[in-house]
This record gives sequence, structure tokens and C-alpha cells, in this order.
Amino acid sequence: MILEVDPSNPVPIYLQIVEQIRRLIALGALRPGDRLPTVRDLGVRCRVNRNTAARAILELEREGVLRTRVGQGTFVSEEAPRLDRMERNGILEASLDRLVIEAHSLGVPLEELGSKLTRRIDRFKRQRKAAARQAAVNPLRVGKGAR
Amino acid sequence: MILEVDPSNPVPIYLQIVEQIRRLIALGALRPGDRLPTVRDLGVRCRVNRNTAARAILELEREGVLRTRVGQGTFVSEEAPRLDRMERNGILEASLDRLVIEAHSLGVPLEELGSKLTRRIDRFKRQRKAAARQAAVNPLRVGKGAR
Amino acid sequence: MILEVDPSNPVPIYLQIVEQIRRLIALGALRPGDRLPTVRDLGVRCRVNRNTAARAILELEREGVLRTRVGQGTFVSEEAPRLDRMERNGILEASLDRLVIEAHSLGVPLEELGSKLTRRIDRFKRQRKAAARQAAVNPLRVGKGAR
Amino acid sequence: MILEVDPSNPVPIYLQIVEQIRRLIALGALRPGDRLPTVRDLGVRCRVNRNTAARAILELEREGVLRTRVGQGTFVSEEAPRLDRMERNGILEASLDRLVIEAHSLGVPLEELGSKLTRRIDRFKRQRKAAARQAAVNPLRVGKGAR
DNA sequence: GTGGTCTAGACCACG
DNA sequence: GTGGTCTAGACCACG
Repeated sequence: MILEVDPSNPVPIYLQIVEQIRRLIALGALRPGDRLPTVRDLGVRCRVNRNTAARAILELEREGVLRTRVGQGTFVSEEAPRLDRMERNGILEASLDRLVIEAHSLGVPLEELGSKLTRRIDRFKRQRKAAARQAAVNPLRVGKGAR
Repeated sequence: MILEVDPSNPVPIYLQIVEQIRRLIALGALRPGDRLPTVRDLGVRCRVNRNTAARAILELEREGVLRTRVGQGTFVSEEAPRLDRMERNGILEASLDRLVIEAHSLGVPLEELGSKLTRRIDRFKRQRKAAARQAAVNPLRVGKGAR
Repeated sequence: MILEVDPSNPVPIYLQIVEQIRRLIALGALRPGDRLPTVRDLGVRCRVNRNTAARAILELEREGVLRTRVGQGTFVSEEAPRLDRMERNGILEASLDRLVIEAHSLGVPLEELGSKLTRRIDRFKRQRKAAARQAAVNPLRVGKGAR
Repeated sequence: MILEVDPSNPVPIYLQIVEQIRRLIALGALRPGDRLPTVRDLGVRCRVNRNTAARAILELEREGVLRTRVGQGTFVSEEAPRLDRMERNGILEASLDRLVIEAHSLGVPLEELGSKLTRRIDRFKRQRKAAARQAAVNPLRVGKGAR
């Protein structure tokens, strides 16, 4: 499991870890029921203190994304909490707007944005397929993983 | 000039202001040569401390986006700093990837993402046109605005 | 014997078990002289580690509520330890105060609290009667129970 | 503002502080808009580390009970979040049941419980009235308060 | 060994 | 001065 945090990023490290774990779940690299690395291990991988890693886990637990059992470890919840359609759309539109502004500021013609997006979606799908193959061969490979 | 900051956002307020000003420039609501509100005024509009507003301006000056002429005020630079093609692409792809993951996590079918994006781009263009009309009628209205 | 523990409760699991056993004794479902399940069995019922169950038993032994006879098992003491009147009142008043504050915080009119209490007391008494009938039919059913 | 925590209580200290603050709000000793003592001050009063006090505040902020503005302090929210009727009743009944069992275990006749409750409710109302008088004379007395 | 809590002390963003 | 984050290291409940 690969996690990258950037201490110079203004977003607090623990929130960066939150994002990374959400990303791994979205990619399917972490699936419902999977065990996460221990907090200590997470700390080492991200080169942060154990407490900081624990705080990220706590955050995700509160959201219902993870479930921890003391003495046993932390697991991806079987059921991700669902937002309603309105909320989802609001969040997504704000992100799309930010993207459009960023592209424009960078001088990227907005006409090219659609095709660029399509390419990244395709890449995402390939990654998910690879993760699915991985999981079929070696479920629960997390914890002794990469790095 | 409308600026919105969210104190509960983990991104520091001064960086939120930086983003907002970049956004106004991207939208064309602020154009090269335009004068910005005074730091004091910016603080009032955003309901933040003068120091916080000053930090945002300082940041944009460092990037070359703004230019301060002592005794006259702060202005949008004639030349926005340009990144090279590689850098631009790297930044944009990271943003696209984040968007794809977010959409997936939210349960939004990736197939719908392209059309949603197109809709936001159209909206952005309309906003730019409106801002352009405004600017033609009332150039440099920024800086002595609300209170 | 039914025992429920909630791992997400901040109260340590072994103390939750302590509470539950006290509750069973209060209800009369466990009576002086009754034999408790083995530590191993308790662990299975509560889905907790054997050590955790053992700690709960140890705690109750310390209080004099339970009594272990080596080679025979753990039994409910013939004499429950008695606190003096002052102590009892102090404990109860603290609990009543917590209840009042909770009801108020929840927005439940304090006027309704008395009648709600009466209803729960009635329910408690009915449960005790049911438990007494059960015990008459099937004394000591505890300890070789489920698995 | 008086806060008491007991380090030997199995409930984590930060949750004890959470309870105490909820209690002060319920009593009306802290009212919507009131400023809380600083985290540093809270730490001193409770004889705990600043971080522990901060964690309690964080918890209440997440619940919507408090609202903190960096650099300015922490305030009681204007609107406490409301649970629906079902939830409220469920929580309250569980507390009532626990009370009944406790009284029974302590050997207090359940018949006396109603009148005892009434007495504590009266006491609570008197305390609230006293707090209201206090607040009228000296609003925002918190922060340099008792000890 | 697993996560949870706590302390002491540092540095930072914000007012 | 205010709260937020982070570290290093300790102790504890639980498995």
C-alpha cells in the first residue's frame, strides 16, 4: 500500500492521509473487510508520528468508512455511508468549477479538458482492474505491502 | 468584487483568498492592470484580519501575479507568470485524477462526468462574458467597493 | 444468560461486562448461590477475549459480589456487599442529576420525566417476575448455556 | 466556571470534559454565543494537558455544540443540533433503565425513586434560575471565573 | 501486538 | 494571545 504525504502542503498531514486512504478505497485497492496496516505501520510508511496516523484513522472511523477493533486492527467498513443525490451533486459541481478555473488559469484551452478527462477516467479504470486482479491472487496483501 | 472564505476549511484562510483572487483573474473579473482593493478593504470583505489579507497579497506578489507600487496600490500584473507545458500538464492531471476519484467515491457514474464537465464549462464561459460586459461599463470598479 | 457489550462505547469492555452481570443480579436472573458461566464461556457469549472476561470476574470478586471456589467455578455471593445509606444516596443522586441534565439537553420536558420513569420501573418489575418464573422451572440453567 | 475531572474514572478525561461542558450548557451556565475559557485555561482548570482539553472542544465542535474561530476563541453555538423524537426517546429510555437497575442494586426501593427524582428536578431548576440571574448581572463572566 | 489516551513541548496560522 | 497540528514517548485496555 502506497501512501504519500507532503509536509510542505498546507493541508494538515492527517487530512492528507485521510485523502489517500479514501483514494485507495475508491480505486478498490482497499475493499470492504480488508484490514489496514497498523497505525504504527502507517506512521512509518508516511514518515509521520503514530499519533498523526491515528488521527487520520479516527477521522475515517467517524465518517463510517473504517471500523476499528481494539487489539485486532482497523478494517474497511462493509457499508460506505451514502450521501443523497443533492449533496453529491453539490460537492461534485464545486469540484468541477474549481477544475475549470484551474485549467483556465493554467492557460489550458477548455476545449481540451473533456478529452483529457476521458483519458484519466480510462487510466483509473485500468488501475481498478489491476487492483481487482491483484486482490483475486492475493487478498489482504495490505500490511506487508510495497515501499 | 466578491470573495468568500470558509473558516472551517482546513486550507488556511490566506490561501483561500489567494485562490479566490486567482479565480477572479481567471474569470476576467480582474484584468491585467486592474487595481485591487486595499489590504484593509480586502480584510473587511472577507471578514478576516488585515494581516491575513496582507499575507494573501504577499503570496501572489511572490508568484508574480500581483505587483505593488508603493503609494499607489496593488495591481494585477500585465504578464501572468507562465509555467511550461510539462508543469501545466502535471498539475492538471493531478486535479483530474482527484476529480475522478471523488466522483467514484460519491457513487457518480464516471460516464456522466464528461457531460457534467461540459455543463460547468459552459456556465464558466457565460460568467466570463457577463464579467466582460461589466468591466466595459465600469472599469476599475474594484477597490472602492462595498463596505 | 444474555450479555451485550458495545466495543464502540468508551467504557472499557470488561467494565461493561461487570455492569451487565450486576444488572442480571439486580434483575434476579442471577441469584445468590447461582453458578456463573466459565470465563471461557463468558468470553464466547460476549465475543470478547477470555482475558477480558476474566478481568470482569476478578473485578466483581474484589467487590465481593462473586466468589470463586477453585475447581468448582464462580458463584454469586450469598451476601451482596452493602454500602451505607449515605454512600448509596450519594451515588443515586449523582445518577439522577445526570439523568435530569440529559433529559434537559435532549429537549425532553422535565415534567414528563416522572411518568416515563414510572413506566420503566413497571417494565423492570415485569421482567423480574418473568425471570423468577424461569428460575423456578429451570434453576441454574446458567453456565452450560449457548455456544 | 467549574469543571471537575477524575483521572481514575475509566471514562477518558477528554470525554469527561465533554460531559461537563454539556452539563454547563444544559444548566444555562453557558449560553448560546458565550465564549468558553481558552483551551489553555481549560487545561489548567481541569489539571490536564492543553491537548486533552482541545480534544474535548474538538468533539463538541463536531457535534455542532461549539463553534471555534481561530485566534478568537471558542463559542457556544447559537443552535444546538436536534435529534428526532425517536432518537431522543431511545437514549432517554436506556438511561432510565440503567437508573432503575442501579437503584435496585443499591437496595433503594423503587417506590422512592419517583420522589427522589422530583427533588433533583427541583434542584436543577433552582440552579438554572440562579445561573440566569448571574448571567443577567454579569454576562460572559466565564474565563476569569471561579475556581 | 493492536489501538486509545495522555503529556510536554514545539511550531504555525490567525487576530 | 487564540486555536491547530505535530512529535516523542509513556502507559493502558484488549486480543
